[in-house]
Parts: sequence; C-alpha cells; structure tokens
Amino acid sequence: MNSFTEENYLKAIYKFSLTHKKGASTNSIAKALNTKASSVTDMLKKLALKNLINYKKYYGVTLTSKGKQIALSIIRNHRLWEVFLVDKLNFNWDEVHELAEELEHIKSEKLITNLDAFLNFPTLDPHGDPIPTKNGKIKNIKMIDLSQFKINQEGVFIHVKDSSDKFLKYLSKNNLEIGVKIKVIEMESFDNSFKIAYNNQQLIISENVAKNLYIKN
Amino acid sequence: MNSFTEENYLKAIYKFSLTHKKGASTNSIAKALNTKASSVTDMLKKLALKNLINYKKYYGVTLTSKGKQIALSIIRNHRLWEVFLVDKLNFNWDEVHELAEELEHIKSEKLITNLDAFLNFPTLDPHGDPIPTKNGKIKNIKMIDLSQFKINQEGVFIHVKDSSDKFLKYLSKNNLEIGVKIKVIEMESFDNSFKIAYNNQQLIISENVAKNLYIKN
DNA sequence: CTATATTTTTAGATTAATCTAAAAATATTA
DNA sequence: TAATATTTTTAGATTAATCTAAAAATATAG
Ligand SMILES: [Mn+2]
Ligand SMILES: [Mn+2]
Ligand SMILES: [Mn+2]
Ligand SMILES: [Mn+2]
Repeated sequence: MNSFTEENYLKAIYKFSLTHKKGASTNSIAKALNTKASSVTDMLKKLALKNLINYKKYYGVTLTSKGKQIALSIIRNHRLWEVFLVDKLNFNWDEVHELAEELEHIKSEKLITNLDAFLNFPTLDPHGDPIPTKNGKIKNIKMIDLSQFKINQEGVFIHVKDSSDKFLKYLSKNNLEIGVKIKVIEMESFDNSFKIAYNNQQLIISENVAKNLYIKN
Repeated sequence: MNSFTEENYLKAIYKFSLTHKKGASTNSIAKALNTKASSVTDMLKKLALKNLINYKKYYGVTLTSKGKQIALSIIRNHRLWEVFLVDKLNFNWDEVHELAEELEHIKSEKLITNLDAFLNFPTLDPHGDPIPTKNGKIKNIKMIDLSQFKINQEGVFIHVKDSSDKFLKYLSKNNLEIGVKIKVIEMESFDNSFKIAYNNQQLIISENVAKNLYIKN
C-alpha cells in the first residue's frame, strides 16, 4: 500500500502531465506540494523503486502506467467526494477541495463503488472536472478558455481551472456558475479585459479571470 | 491539532474507563492498540504534556476533561460514519468498523454537523451504541446482558458488545438483529448455554454469546 | 517480609518524511 | 564555448512513531 504522501506525489505528477509535454521537474513538484526540492528528490527515488514513475536523475519524471492508474483512482475518489459534499451535504463548491484532499485517501473499493452508485454515477465534479471511471478512463472534454473568444461569440461555461476558494467565491458572488451561457459583448485590447453578458447581467472581467473560465467547444 | 495516533490512544483510554474503575494500565492500552508497552509509555508522556491525560509513572492513566472531550468527538464521528455507511451506502453492520476507524479522524466541524443532519440526527449507531452529541453528552442506556436472564424472561435486543466482524456475521446468519424481541426458553446450568426464541425461530447460544447480547432494561 | 514474578520505563535503534546547506549537474547567455 | 545562473542531488539533521533489550519499579506469594 502507498502512503498518503506517495499518493499526493503521484497526483501532482499526473496533473503536471495534463498541461506539459515533458516530464515534471523536481521544482515543479516541490511547488505543487509546498515542499522542498530535496524532499522531492528523496520521494522520487522511492517511487521509482516501486515502479510508479520513470525517473532519470536530473531529468523530469513521468508516471508509469501503474503510477498513472493509482493517480487516477485517487482523483476519482476526490471528485466523487466533492460531489457528495455539494449534492448531499449542502457544501458550497468553494468549500470542498481541502476536505476531499483528505477523504480521497481512504482506501475501500466498496466505499467508492457504493458512493458512486449513491450519487447516481456522476460524470463531472462540482467544478466541471470529469470523474475517471473505475478502470481509469477519463473523458477529455473539448473546451477553450474565454480569453480566446471573439466579440459576440457565446458558449456554455462548463469548467473552472483555478479552483482556489478565493476564485470560486468571486465567481459565486457574481452568479457565474457551471452551466451558465456567456456572451462576450466588449473587449478592451488595452488590458485584454472582457465585458460579458449572462443570465440577466453584465460583468467586466480581467484577462486572468477569462483564462480560468472554460467554455464548451 | 492531534495526530490520528494520539486520537486512537485517547479513544482507547476512554473505552477502558467505561468498564473499569481504575485508570488504564500501560499494558491494557498496548493490547487494545496492538502495540508494545514501550511505545505506549512514550505516547503517554506526550499526551500528559498536552494535558490530555493524568499520568503518574507506573500507575494507570485517566483522561483529563479535555482528553475526554476529544475522545468523545472521535467516537461521535465514528458512529455517525457507521450510520452513513449502513443507511446510505448499503453496507452491512459487520463491514463498517474498519472504515469508520479511518473516517473518524477527518476533522471538519461542518462535515460532521451536516452529515448528522443528512442522517436525520441518529442517536444510535448500527451496533446499538449511543452517538455522543456535539457537546460530548452521551446517553447511558440501561441494559443488561442476556446471560443474566431467568427462564421465560424476555426483552428487546438493543446492543452488541463485541463488534468484531466475525461475531456480527454469526448474528446476521442467525437473524439476530438489533430490535428483535428475544425470550429465554431454556437454560443449561451445565455450561450456562441458553435456548432462546425470537421471530419465528429458536437458537442455542453459548454463555459467551449471551454475554455479548444486551437487552433493554 | 523477603524472594520472585510481573509490569513499566528507559536506552538505543529504525523508518518515513521532512529540512538546510553544500556539492554537482545542467541550462543560459554573452 | 566558457562563464554564470539555475536546478537538482547529496550529506547530514530532525521529528514522530515505532521496536527490542535491559533496567527499574511495583505486585505477589510463600
Ligand atoms: Mn478539488
Ligand atoms: Mn474539483
Ligand atoms: Mn465501530
Ligand atoms: Mn459501532
């Protein structure tokens, strides 16, 4: 069995692989896990020994298929628990991440299988992220971030990239929820800000915000 | 914050106090937690330093009120999770203990408050054990074990003492569930075994089994 | 009340995960 | 490509939880 710590390293390496071609660097992992590079090196040696990562000193690491499978199952747990907390226990979407970080490590096949059924086999978590299947299949949803939109273009908001509670609270405050139809009505080339319309309201958002809102493609 | 390990020690000391007048001995704790006496001594020093136990070298330990409060809150978590697993996720009562041992340590006030509400404020867990309130109040249910019954005496089975999965499976197999009305119809003074009747069946049980079945008083 | 048995504590190691500081390797840039 | 900057690894400590073996304290029995 792998420790919570090992599982968190695998998850971090997996997440890195989603946005980068090359393997994750020691420093990138250290940053993601809020630890020091030297600690990461130690752990990489250990994970390599367990055949969970491909590690060559001084070069980045990638997951082996065994490592990837573990990472995906932890992510599955995480997202199912987030659905549980929001749908059943009335949590807000900005309150669930830290708790799910703990719950995800509880290992019980039956627990997850039955939780999945209890939740009616959800495919997306509260932040629009796809939930991997039991066999580690994960749907690749086609989407682009709002900053790439042209004027008058519109689409459905389906995913939020930054899921820090600060950002999520900002979105909630402005009624920007998953499923809302958004239309770009103005663009400011000066600072790349956008004016958007949705429901019955309008809002000016910074480029940074736009880059974190993903729209169905 | 206290580690999982510390919390388990506090729980063990609390449980010991339920059946014994004197403080828990180093050895009794070691046995309960499946560890060595020397490890227990180390931990007792640490808990004493944190003012969670009353510890005097070579004599037993008792919980301080702070320690007791923590123990009760962990037990509350444990029992609420057991109710969740049985009532919502269709687990059997003999499958939940180990999982609850892990879930009980997840610290979130809101999680437990909302889980409690979601479960409709249960007062008993699947094994008939009372669930402490948020403020650490725990109902003392009046009950006696079946071995003290006389012939023809009857009562409702409300609590099982030994909650090992082996014993629980034995009870399930014989349809002995919490809430069943049991009547003693024969006693064998030779080995203190009992013949009992309940629902539409009869069963001969050993003294050991009788001592683990508690009946409402 | 002394000798023996039992229990508890201490001493000294070990393992996992972490850190700081220094050394080594790789990457950049002029 | 050589100097410099950056990244990564190593060396050596630290902290929590555990262990074995030995010493010390307490309990028990004749
Ligand atoms: Mn999350
Ligand atoms: Mn999420
Ligand atoms: Mn239990
Ligand atoms: Mn129980």
